[in-house]
Amino acid sequence: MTETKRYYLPHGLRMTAPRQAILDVVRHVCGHPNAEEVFKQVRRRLPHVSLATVYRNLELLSGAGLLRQLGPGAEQMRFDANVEQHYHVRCTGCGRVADLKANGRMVNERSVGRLTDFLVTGHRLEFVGLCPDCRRRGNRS
Amino acid sequence: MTETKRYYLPHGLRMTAPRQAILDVVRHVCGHPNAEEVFKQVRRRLPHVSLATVYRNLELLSGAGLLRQLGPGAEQMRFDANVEQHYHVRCTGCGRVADLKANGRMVNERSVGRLTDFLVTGHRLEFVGLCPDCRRRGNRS
DNA sequence: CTTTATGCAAAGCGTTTGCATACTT
DNA sequence: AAGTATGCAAACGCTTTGCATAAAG
Repeated sequence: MTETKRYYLPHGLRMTAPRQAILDVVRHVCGHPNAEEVFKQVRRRLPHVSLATVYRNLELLSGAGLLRQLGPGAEQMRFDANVEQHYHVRCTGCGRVADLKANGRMVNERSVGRLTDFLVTGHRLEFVGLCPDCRRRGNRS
Repeated sequence: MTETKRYYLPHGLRMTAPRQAILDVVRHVCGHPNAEEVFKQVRRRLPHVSLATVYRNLELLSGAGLLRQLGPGAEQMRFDANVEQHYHVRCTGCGRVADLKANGRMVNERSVGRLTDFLVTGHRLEFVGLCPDCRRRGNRS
């Protein structure tokens, strides 16, 4: 964590030391840190920084487009009685989630828009499994 | 909500009235309800059911394979300094998330396994956008 | 001197758990 | 009797917020 590169923010916002540190940490810690991890790392450089500041800035930096949040932004868990493999469209307005019944058919943002009447603005593809370490350790979960 | 269909559970587990109601609700409420919504609906039939029971059973039914959880199972938010469009592999053992730098190349569970040394067991594809209602209402978010 | 940023502590919210009770087998 | 399920209330973990102070424009 010997970073010096500078980042810039929109209009009135200031690139303060905590902010800079937070950005650096997210940039250089591997495995995409969560807030707690960012906090710990930032503290090694700036021991007085509070967890609230970390949260506020992760939010702000994401809003400014300098970071990206992984996992559905502050979403609660939702449930689906259809346990077959299928995909979803999630509404960023109200959180509603709809099924995508694209049986084998090709799915992409355009086709999903046609199929569902959603105004599709993006998609998220995530693979899941066991990382090399957990594999070795025989972590199940 | 005038459901009568019966569902069955593994070994010693019992299909109680709350359990049955919860399953029915998830089956028939559109938009993939969260726990709170399930709770409200279940209460219309069984007014004495507690929120804890709903949570316990959503968990149990998911474990039994009768439901499926949407959104990263109880995951905390994670952050990524790479704001370009790219995909991820998430470890179900330790929660670690790795980038997938498959620039235009075809990605599928097998290729991701080769690329990352993860033991890939599945994937999740989710489109995001505005549902018809929010679209009409001019919901931004 | 107005705006933006911070620390601290408290509150918030979704979720989980301990415990005593009740229902099944 | 042993195992399973429930309600209630308390606890929990992550995140947000109010407020007073500090720093930057």
